[in-house]
Amino acid sequence: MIMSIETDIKQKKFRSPYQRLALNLVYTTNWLEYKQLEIFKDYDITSQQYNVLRILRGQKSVPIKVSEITERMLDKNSNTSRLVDKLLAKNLAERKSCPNDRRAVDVVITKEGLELLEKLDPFVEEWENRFNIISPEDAERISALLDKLRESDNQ
Amino acid sequence: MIMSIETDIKQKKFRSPYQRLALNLVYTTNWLEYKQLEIFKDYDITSQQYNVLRILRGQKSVPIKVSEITERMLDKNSNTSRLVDKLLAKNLAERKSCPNDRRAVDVVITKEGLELLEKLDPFVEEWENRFNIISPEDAERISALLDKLRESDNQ
DNA sequence: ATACATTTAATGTATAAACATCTATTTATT
DNA sequence: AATAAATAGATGTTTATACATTAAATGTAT
Repeated sequence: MIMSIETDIKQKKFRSPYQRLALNLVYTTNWLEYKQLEIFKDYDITSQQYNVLRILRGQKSVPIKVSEITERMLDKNSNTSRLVDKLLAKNLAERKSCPNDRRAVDVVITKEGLELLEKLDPFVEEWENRFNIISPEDAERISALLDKLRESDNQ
Repeated sequence: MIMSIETDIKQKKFRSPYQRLALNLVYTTNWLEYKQLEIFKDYDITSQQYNVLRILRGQKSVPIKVSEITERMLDKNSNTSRLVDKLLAKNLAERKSCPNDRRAVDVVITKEGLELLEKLDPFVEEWENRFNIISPEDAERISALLDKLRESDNQ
């Protein structure tokens, strides 16, 4: 039995399909992030820290600057410097001084960081499998529409 | 020129259309919420506080209990008690004792609260107009898919 | 009626987010 | 070369969030 956004936030009707979609996007994404949080909290990291770790793993041990991490973050407003601090304290990442620019700081993932991600992988995959009820074509179409939605910013 | 999620988070490729959609949902919703924040900060309220005010206005001066507000919130984890505190401090809402259940607290929006919402209405409408680039049918279809996505929780 | 459990909202506390400011280094200008 | 501007990242501070606990009122079972 499908619980529509109407029943979930107990709002009987919406002004338009657009208002319905707007609220549904915020509500569903909150819900998705909460589900992620439930996975991560057993391993004592936050979604933001996980996001940084994923970016570091994607680098395959090629160092990446703090500013470049920020550019790749899903939440551009997050304080990457402090996030890296947290990862450092847990031995999940390492700071290296950047020889060609002494302002910059290079970051790499540690063995412990990689191991943590490997432990998390099956849970995150399971989380992602929720999306399988959507056809791949629909998934691509929605992605394209979301891209288009953000387009209104760059002109 | 459309900036795809690939360029926005500088990730060249995704494991599947589902991973792409998952990241796009989080990224786009963050972006949408940030745009909202920019509206609200000029009027010194947060998205959460705005959400409560909208719920209160929807009641049309019929008192609503704190627990009922929580049920209608987009973010169910928010501390409604403290949010109402903030609205109270700014004279945007009022607390009333609930005669038939002395544990409960009834909340109503004030004249000042209604006036603030009226001032915000055109900006929020403008924010919502971003969605007009999507056809109403597509908007409804995406909403239905998001509903379906959350379905996996209740069985 | 009493004891126990549940509900409702408030509060305490630790952590994180938002935003501005600061320091060191690099780049650009004159 | 000397000065000004820009950039990278760290830090300070205020506010919000997450989560647990508390206090009072109500519901339920014996």
